[in-house]
Amino acid sequence: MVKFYNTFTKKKEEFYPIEDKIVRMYTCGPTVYDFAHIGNFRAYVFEDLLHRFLEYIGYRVIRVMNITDVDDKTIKGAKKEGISLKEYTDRYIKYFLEDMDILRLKKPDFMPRATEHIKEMVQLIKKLLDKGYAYYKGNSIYFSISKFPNYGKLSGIDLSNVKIGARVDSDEYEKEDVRDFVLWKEAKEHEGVYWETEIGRGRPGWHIECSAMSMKYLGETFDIHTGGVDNIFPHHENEIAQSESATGKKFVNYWLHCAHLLVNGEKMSKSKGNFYTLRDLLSKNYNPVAIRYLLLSAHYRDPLNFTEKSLKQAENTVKNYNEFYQGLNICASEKNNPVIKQEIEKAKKSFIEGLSDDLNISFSLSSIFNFIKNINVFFSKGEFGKENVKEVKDFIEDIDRVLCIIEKKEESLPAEFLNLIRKREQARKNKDFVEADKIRDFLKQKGIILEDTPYGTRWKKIK
RNA sequence: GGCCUGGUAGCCAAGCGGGAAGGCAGCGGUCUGCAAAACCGCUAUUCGCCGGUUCAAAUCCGGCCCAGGCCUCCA
Repeated sequence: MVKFYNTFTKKKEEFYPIEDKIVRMYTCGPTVYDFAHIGNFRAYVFEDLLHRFLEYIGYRVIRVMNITDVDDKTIKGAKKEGISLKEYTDRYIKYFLEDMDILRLKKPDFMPRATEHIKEMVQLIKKLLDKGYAYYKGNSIYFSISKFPNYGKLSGIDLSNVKIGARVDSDEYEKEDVRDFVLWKEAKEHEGVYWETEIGRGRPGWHIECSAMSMKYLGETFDIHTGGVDNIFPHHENEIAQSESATGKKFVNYWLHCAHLLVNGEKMSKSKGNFYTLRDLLSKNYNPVAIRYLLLSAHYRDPLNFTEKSLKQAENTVKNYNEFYQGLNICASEKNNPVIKQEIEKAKKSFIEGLSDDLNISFSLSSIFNFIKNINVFFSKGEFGKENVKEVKDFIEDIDRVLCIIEKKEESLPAEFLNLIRKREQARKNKDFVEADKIRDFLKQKGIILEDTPYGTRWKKIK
């Protein structure tokens, strides 16, 4: 049984999708005006874990991640460089997709761009106008929150506490209620970005794209909607209001939000200059898999404090984990140990148990590390056969469908080095340790570490 | 000011009423020709602080301190 903490009910709930064995899931994606930073990626890694885990336990996941390619920041950025909006956003979309690959993030089934769904947004806004939930002020269109009694339920916000008139755009027309939000923005000549539509000349507000695109690909009611906690209000609150007003149906069954990433204990912000992009870290030679591991290894609803020290720790963990995985091959014994299979079953059960409990990854990881410890005991005692190697490798690869932290190195050595290793083994048999150590030292200088095991000598390259 | 999280060893991090998981780092040992790897042991009489409830609290309640989030665009 899988449980998730649902922001809407503020409780951990058993998870049942609408359609048996199929999960429809929407994850708020990037606004493509710059490189994404690791804070953004924390959310995407969390969503990736959710996606992969649901598939691991047998669900078919249909996932949508939107790309916001029209808003104030993208328009401003394109204008500043004197290029078209499309040219500008295409560039950052490309970078984003590259970053996703580097962090081994699974591609959602759909990554719709807002600018390619103007028609759907217009239809939705029209519906809201027809039903009386939206109104024109000038040529802009607003959603009237007073018409939606449940407004504020997701965020638990008390509307009377929302600061009134905190920000008034000079060219924004008077809204009926300052807390109303914009669905459609009247074209501004200086922006030069607008669409001629039946509801007027303009561009969409931010919130409407997620409602229009999620419902297009997932239906009017779907299972899971995710994002960072900062999306709860007003973004997701507004999505619920406009979607449910338009359809008269429940929009989303489970809302999952991840906490923020801190950098050195502080909020990440441009003014402090304390944010990292993925590229910043890669240029410092950090292992991208370790970045993934670090973002993955803390519970998604707890704030995660990112430091380079913790990243180095993550690198060591990932390295040890992979050395375990890669080092199994050496074993060539025919003697099979039947206990290994039981260990695998035990570990797999705990692994699933942890993640089933609102993605308690720490619990799952501890079961895997305990498993590795147990396997190492059998391995170093020589109670481990060729068949066991396959079983254990298969298991590590199996859970890697969720974790994605193994590195399959198809490394080889030049024949001369392999000959040296054979020569050294012969020397050791002859008790010629001077010669043996000479060869070992030589190879070490070449970046090759030798390890003698009960099954023979194995080698690995220094990173 | 209102609402909401979190504070567990040197660092990261589970546990959320009755034995303080796991990872990283460090030290000692076993194994080894020597190493490496692995394993074993040690490193929190104690879980931000102060009270309270209870036979029993890191876990529940109250107060306080610290950090962070939302209330305005933000993963």
